[in-house]
Amino acid sequence: MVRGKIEIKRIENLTSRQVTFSKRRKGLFKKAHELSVLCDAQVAAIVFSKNGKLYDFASSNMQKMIERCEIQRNEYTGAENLQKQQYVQELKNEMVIMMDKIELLQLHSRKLMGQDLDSCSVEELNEISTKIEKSLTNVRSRKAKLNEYKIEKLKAEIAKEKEVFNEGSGLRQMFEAQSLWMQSRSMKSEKSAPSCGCGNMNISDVETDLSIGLPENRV
Amino acid sequence: MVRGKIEIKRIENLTSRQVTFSKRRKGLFKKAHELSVLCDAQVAAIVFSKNGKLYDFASSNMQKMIERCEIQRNEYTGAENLQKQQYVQELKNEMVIMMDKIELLQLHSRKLMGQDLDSCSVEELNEISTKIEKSLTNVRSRKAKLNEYKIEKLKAEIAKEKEVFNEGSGLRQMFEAQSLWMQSRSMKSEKSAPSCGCGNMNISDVETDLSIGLPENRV
DNA sequence: CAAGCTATACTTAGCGA
DNA sequence: GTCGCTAAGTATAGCTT
Repeated sequence: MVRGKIEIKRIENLTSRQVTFSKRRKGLFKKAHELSVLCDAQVAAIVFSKNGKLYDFASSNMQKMIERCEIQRNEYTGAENLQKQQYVQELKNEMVIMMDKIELLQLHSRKLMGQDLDSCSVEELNEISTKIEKSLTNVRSRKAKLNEYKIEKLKAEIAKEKEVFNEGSGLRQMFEAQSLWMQSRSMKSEKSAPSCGCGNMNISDVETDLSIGLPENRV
Repeated sequence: MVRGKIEIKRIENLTSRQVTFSKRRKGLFKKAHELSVLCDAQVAAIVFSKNGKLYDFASSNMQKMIERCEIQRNEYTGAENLQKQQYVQELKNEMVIMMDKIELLQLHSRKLMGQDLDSCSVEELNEISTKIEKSLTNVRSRKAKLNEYKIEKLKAEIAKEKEVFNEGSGLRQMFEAQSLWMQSRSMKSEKSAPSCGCGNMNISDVETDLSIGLPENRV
């Protein structure tokens, strides 16, 4: 039946080619398997038909073999992975630094708020109280500025209202103007008075206080 | 020479195994090549010896074949990369959150220290001054406690020195004891006195101050 | 170790079902 | 497409060099 040895070149007859593909593919995988068993080696074979269909064989985990193959062929994948790992490590390091920073800031805030003072030395306590006192000065000065501004605004309103009143606009306007004027006067000496409800204004924040004596007696 | 069919199982004799490995490997690659030519297919074979040495054959570009193989086999590599990317993204998200937190804490600290108050409303300023005042109370009370403790300690020392003095130990000790006693007395009414240099002690932190009037006048 | 030899076992082309 | 068959061709185990 078989006339002579075949030439190793593309089989032109489609059917013959398909049959041979099937047979020889099976043969190849069998040989691959035998090699792996007889010689205790890892063997993989990958075949793509012209139509793009994949046939493969692997004596063990194909994925690992391919990875190992790639690593040995060129270091591309390995190097890339290493870079990524280093990047992740850098991110983690930065996060640790940030966490430390957060903890420090929280501690600082707590101490500024007069908490967790047990661990503080006298020097630290002095430092903190200096900071706080300076801060209180700033806050009060800012509040004073805001209040000054509000007073100016109210004064301007009163002046306007008076003008309107003087132009003789009626009884209702007169009463409103008088009410505003009264409120603006009352805030000059009051401390922590309840909001007087004049629109959205809040003029109850002028503080005056007296503190005297040894610190422990001043709570 | 060849007695019977061989069993497909690991060849125990090392030399035989190595020879067979070489021969069959060559045979496998030959078959792979023949298959690729005869059937117009892409064929690759990968062999790892037990020693880890790589032998491979590919009818065309091995790298592309492997990639194609991986894509068709399962999305393992892609899925893994996606997972890693998601992990990195999570890390980045966490870092953004931490950065926000740091910014917030820094802002809080600054406001507690009386900085960046321009953006604060009256309500905020009140909140801050309440916090600061409470804090000042805490800090001062803590300082007072520490000072009390130091006073007790000094008193104990004085008592001890006196005892030693009374036992008639000489002029030098008498002077030292007297000096310490004087210092302990002096701190009872002094304010911000310079350190009196009695060992490491610092008893200059008792503060007494008077603040009165509108805030802007109290700097 | 590698290479060559050779009898045998294995593979497979071509064909038919 | 697959399977089985068979003879020709091929691969290779065990051996020697």
